Amino acid sequence: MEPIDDSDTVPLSQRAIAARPAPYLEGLNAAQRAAVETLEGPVLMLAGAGTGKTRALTTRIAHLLMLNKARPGQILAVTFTNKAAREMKDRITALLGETVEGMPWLGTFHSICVKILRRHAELIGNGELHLKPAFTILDTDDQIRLLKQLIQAENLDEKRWPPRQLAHLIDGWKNRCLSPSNLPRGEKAAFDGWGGRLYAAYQERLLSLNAVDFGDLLMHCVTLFQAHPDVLKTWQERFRYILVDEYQDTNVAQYMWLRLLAQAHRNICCVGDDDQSIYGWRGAEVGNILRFEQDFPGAQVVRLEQNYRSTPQILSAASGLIAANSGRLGKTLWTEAEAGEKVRLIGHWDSEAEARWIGEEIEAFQGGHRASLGKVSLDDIAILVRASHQMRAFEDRFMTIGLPYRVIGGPRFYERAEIRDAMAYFRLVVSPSDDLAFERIVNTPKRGLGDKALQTIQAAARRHGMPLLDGARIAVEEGQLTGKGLANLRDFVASHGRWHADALDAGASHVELAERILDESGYTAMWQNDKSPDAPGRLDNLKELVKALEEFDNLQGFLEHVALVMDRDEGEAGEEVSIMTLHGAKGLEFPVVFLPGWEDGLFPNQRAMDENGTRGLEEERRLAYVGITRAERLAVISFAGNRRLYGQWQSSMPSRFIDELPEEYIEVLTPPGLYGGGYGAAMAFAGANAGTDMHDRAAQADVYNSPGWKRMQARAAERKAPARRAPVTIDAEASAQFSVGDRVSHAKFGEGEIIGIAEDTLTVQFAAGFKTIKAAYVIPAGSDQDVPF
DNA sequence: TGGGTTGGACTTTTT
DNA sequence: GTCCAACCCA
Repeated sequence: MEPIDDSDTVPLSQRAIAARPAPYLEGLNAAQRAAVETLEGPVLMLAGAGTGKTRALTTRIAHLLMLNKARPGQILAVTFTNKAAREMKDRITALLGETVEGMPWLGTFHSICVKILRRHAELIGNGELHLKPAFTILDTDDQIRLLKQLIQAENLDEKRWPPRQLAHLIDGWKNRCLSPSNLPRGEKAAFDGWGGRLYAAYQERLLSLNAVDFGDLLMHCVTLFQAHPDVLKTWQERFRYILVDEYQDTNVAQYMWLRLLAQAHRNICCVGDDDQSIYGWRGAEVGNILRFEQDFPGAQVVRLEQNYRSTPQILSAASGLIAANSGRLGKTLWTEAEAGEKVRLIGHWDSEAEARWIGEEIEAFQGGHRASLGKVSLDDIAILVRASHQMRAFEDRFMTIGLPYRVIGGPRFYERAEIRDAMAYFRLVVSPSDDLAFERIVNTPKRGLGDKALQTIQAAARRHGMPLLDGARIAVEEGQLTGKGLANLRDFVASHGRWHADALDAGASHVELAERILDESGYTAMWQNDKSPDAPGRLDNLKELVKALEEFDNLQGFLEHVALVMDRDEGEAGEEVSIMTLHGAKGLEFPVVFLPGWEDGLFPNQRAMDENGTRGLEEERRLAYVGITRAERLAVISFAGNRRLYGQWQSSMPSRFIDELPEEYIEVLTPPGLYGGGYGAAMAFAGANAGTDMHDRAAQADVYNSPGWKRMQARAAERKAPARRAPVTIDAEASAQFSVGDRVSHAKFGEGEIIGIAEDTLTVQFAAGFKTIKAAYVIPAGSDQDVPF
């Protein structure tokens, strides 16, 4: 792998600029330079992991501004996450100094769509109803509650028609810009024939609530552009230059949106890496990046291939793995870094041993016992898991040994119940017609207003064609409620009136108002009286919420911010190991990365493969690629022979991805606690790696005395016959691992053939006649497992 | 109405 | 094994 010769790849026209490089261009490599300086026309920046993509992107924006190609307001730069948007802003500021005004159109797809939609809200609707500029943005929770109501309204059984599933379906449609009216006939019939109808009802309902969900933000924006060419034209003309981050993650709606906006000036620069597309399950279309050159004729493709993050060993291992995928654009990552450590591979008896071992390794790093890497701080270490349930084992273990850790991901700040409750209070105060907010908090804290009371309120509201809050007032006035409920609701309505008046008073402090709302409503008291261990944390969150309010002029502005932008505060609290999912790790890097749980079924994930076949498997492989390429200096892959899943112990095979790692970049470690160790264990792993017969090798080396390993070997031998099988349970009740016709061994009866299976009981034809025995007392014939008695 | 109990689900989750 | 939601009884 030779470094690229600069002079050959920089076009002549740009060498003139190169002669007197602006300071912000210094230090860019040739490819990055090309990506920054190719300003006109469509550009696809294929940026491999760790190749300085963000730097190229931000420098490109700085360059546009420095050359006066566009004013900040004429550049559209879209990202997927608020974090990415923030980082870009910060870096542009750093490049240009304080002199340049902010970039109003640098943000997430969603936040930019909101800005556009607010200006044209009235144009979104169905003739009778249309959106108003102050529309609210519903999150997933609200969405599901709404769908549930609609399903109930059709008298459908929620068991058979789960709201979550419908939400998923609708999201999928919106991701493809399919509104109820242009939904293909076949799709309408989804959800047992009710899909199209419920979707239409849902959109109607959203409109009447003056609300949109996340998917609508994109879809409405595209519809707006398509239906109103004049509106589209003004936006097309405004955005002279368009930049898109993580293009491989765009869905159809985002793609359409970009194409529409880019039509006028055609200056669109998309940055992405097809090998890091891991959000297919959320509607992302790798096809968008693969098709870029066809979609935008005359596109120039710039490949960023010099990696500044990882060692050659890590890069080679990752490259070897991803090579197994088909239909890639193809990149060859290279680096000038020193060879470094091979990627380590280790197997463990079970998930607890795996967690224990990783804990010990981390302590060894801390104690400086891994000298080859120099000093490694806990902040430098990450554990990346496939599924969040894997985190438990590490949390338990690290808690026990007192190793500081932080879990990244998990519920976001604004998804927490207490935050959503508080927000619902604020929402109702700002917009008294927000029925969803009303429903959420009318009985939180408990006011003795249950289903019955709510129905009364709803009936009153419907009778007068008014929002629920007014319905509540009427129900109180007309005395339709009794006892405690009546008194409490009267209080609630009265309090709301005061809060609402205060919210309209520009002179009053909205922070104080927020505090008063939470106090007077009894919401704070509810948590103060709560004895559960997480109550204090929730009160802290509420404090944090109120504190965050200080940065805004009013409640209204704050509400928008929280709906779209507010991240969880990942506060720095000393040195901690990071635990997160592989998805959560995208875009991050750590000197040392542990990748546990590389077992078939878990990773690659069985469901991903079942539901999406090869496509699913390839996405899993890309996830593995993302995982390995997060490591700067050391990656440690591990797997466990047994893992507890849903309370059941399951045994599993090492991941097929392990077989795909190129051997020369892998160092196989011997797990502690395996007798003999050394050569034998290494041979067994090497055998797994090369796909050779582990059984014979292990027998030769005579090191496998541990029952778990024997079971694993037995499975390995078995896999030669029916390809691979899903992990099977090893407990007594697990007759699932046998099928009729299998040969099995029994301690007393010898070898026989299974002629029947009922639950955990097998009927086996032995030489001595047929017997009915528990599955736990036999093993597959020919395996060297110990025969149980 | 509310709280306790039971039944079913359970991969990932940028907005 | 654990979490949430629906259901049932006081």
